Amino acid sequence: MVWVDAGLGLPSTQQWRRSPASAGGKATFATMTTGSPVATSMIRTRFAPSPTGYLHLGGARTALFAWAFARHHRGTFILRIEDTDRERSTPEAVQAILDAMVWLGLDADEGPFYQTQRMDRYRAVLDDMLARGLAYRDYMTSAELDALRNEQMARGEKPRYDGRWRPENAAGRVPPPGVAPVIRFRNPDAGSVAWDDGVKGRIEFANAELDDLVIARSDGTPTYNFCVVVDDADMRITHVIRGDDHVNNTPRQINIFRALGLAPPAYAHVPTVLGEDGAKLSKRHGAVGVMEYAAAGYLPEAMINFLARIGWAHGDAEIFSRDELVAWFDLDGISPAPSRFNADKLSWVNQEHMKRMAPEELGQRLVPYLAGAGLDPASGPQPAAVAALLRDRATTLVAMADAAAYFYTRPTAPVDKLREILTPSVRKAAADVAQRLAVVDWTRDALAALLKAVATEHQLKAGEVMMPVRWLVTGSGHTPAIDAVLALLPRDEVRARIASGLAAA
RNA sequence: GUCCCCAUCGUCUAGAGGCCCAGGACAUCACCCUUUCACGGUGAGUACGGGGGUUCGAAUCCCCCUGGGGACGCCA
Repeated sequence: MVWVDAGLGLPSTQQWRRSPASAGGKATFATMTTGSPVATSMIRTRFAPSPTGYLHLGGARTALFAWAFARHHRGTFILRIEDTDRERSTPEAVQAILDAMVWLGLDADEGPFYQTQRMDRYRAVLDDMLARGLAYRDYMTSAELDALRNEQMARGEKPRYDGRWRPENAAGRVPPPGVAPVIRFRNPDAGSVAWDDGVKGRIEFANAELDDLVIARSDGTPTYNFCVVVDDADMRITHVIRGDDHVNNTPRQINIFRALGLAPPAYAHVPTVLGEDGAKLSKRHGAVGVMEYAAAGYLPEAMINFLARIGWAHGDAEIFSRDELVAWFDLDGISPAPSRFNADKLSWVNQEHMKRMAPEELGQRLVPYLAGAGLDPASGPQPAAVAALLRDRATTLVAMADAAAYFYTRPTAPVDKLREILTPSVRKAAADVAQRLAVVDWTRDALAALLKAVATEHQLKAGEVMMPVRWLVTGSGHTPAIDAVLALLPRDEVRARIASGLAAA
């Protein structure tokens, strides 16, 4: 909560970190991540989503990387909600993002902070910049601006503001009446801005490519690129880890930092997550919201593992825990190239995590999904025992709950199927099984022995007895070993199912 | 159009000049195990986009081309 107070309390520019004169304000990962334990303990990262919808896979992965980096270096992870676009920001979206962060276990040490609660702070910095000549008012209308852009595009140039209202160009010109001005940052004209990106290496932009960007709209509200700088400075962010769609914003932000006399943080731009077809991830790719995967029965630890694994590698490690990720994570393991989402691999990772989890734990995770499938977990065997049996053949908890139905509710006998397999001799064997089930030891081994003995006595193959029993008891042809299934069901229930199945067919 | 970024099997990747006629994983196929379905085991096919350099030697370094992606808003 420290920074809510600090932000609202309007710390002066003088309280900000000063740019080390000799370093030219440049911060590199080399200098910031390889220092002493003291240096690493000061690492501060942030995740700064704009609440215009649910948290999607790409955003989640970015958040994961920023979080893992902070945790690995024993630093601080901050959550900041960038809601300056009041048109598109909603409280529901904020909640959806928070829910997803909680589900994934990406706990923030500070925040969430809301930009809309820091407006006074931004305004103060804006005034300061105006007063110091770092920014100026621009009275160009949007119509004029559009016309300028079209002209430039037609000429094959990059559309950019021409600086006509810079003080030196507008000398003597009177502001047209009725036009509410925007405030533009006065970008340097010459030279270039460069930084050593934590993922992509050195990136350099010529200042000539950059125009004077709008930092406050005509209604006075500050814009994204400006708020980010003020926030990152106020929150003492040392490492900005964000999506690479922000690469183009970085030189502008660095220029604002420098104009303010501040040292910019180190930047690391993580590549986009693409859909399975290689196109930008969007709704038409199906589930792109993190919480949709929670609903579909994926484990958060599997989601973390999978998300980390696309675009990041630690040798050949495929399956790892959250703790291992934290221990191993660093920026140099991030691939600079965009990568595709892969549902098959996610499923595999999920199953691997289910197989490695303690059955008791897995059972507990399964309970809500049983309920979701309309089953009463109290009406059957311990979920842990069911989970232990089913995890080799279910890829999600939803699939597992579906497959567990016959443990918690009596299946309807598939009469056609039963008639097909219940030949006279098989029928006799099944009846024999039902009868001898009344006295057998109710253990998996004893049950298996009984089934085999009956098969032998009736001169049938083991499968010719087990398969019919499987259909009779579970209503399915695909289940775990039938002796193991029977062992989990009550003796009377099993006998009743066999009896009613035989009667129905 | 302009600027920025990227480029190893179908996919995710290992690889930071010789250990690589390229390793792992998912997916695919085959075989084994087997009480069905799975799981597991074994094996197979499949990649350094193209062209120039540098070097005794390049997947690794440089350049060009091509192909992808991103950005160019009073959105974030």
